Amino acid sequence: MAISEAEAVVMDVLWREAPRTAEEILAEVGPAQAWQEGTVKSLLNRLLKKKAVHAERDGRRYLYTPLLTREQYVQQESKGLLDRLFGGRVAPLVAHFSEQRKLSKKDIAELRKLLQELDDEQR
Amino acid sequence: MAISEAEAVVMDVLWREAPRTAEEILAEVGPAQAWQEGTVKSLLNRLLKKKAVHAERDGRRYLYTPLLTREQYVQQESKGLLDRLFGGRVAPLVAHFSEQRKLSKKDIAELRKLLQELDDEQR
DNA sequence: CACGAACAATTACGCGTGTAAACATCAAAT
DNA sequence: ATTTGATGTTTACACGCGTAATTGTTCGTG
Repeated sequence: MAISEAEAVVMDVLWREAPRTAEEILAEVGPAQAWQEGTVKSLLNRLLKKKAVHAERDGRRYLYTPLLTREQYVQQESKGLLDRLFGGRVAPLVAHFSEQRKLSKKDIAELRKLLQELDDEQR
Repeated sequence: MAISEAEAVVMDVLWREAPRTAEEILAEVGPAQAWQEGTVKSLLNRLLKKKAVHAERDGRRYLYTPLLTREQYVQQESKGLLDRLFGGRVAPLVAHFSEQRKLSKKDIAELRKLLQELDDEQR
């Protein structure tokens, strides 16, 4: 089962640093999300059920560690979008952003560099 | 309100050709999705409610036309992903696929061409 | 040892979604 | 005019999600 958007917010905290307690997660996410303690606990429990995090008892509380890596998550999400909208091919996606003028100077420079590296690797 | 994945399947049919009747939509989508007539009707009604399609009476049935364009939809979806996962920047996204070896030769060629065109446009 | 504070687990609830059955309508055929 | 077939509309229902209140558990302290 896929992890939801709210759950991803929690994962994000754990990806930045782990292990963490529920309280620490709330502290980091609270301001932006205005969540209650209970909300974070629920999300953590759902993530546990989905095997996306691991919980280790530490005295009276738990320390949570991600099992699903950010790479894996990003992979799933972006592959999904790519397949659904761009026939699984990357170039049309970039072309789309290009048409929308969403490529910054920096993007362009980095893309150029990336292609250069692929080129170097090649020979 | 955003349009859901099942709804997007229906939109896809209409984006390929419109206007269409519910029956035609089912015929095109049925094999792949194994949906019943009622399912398609429900989806069409929800799309109507969301103002994503328009229905025009034609005798005893309706002809459905998309109001939301594919461009708009792709725009929303991909911007969402980009913002959530790559800080809104395109280059990191491409880098991601590159690391995953998901760039085909064709992708690379097309990206190169794209950058070339951006370059030409510049001067 | 009993109690309260700190945590976690369970339960709840409204909403959107996927899927469809049930119901309504209306034109065509008998 | 009545029935029937084609269509659309309404209602349904289980499930995941966002959000949280409620309940359970356990440790430290009086």
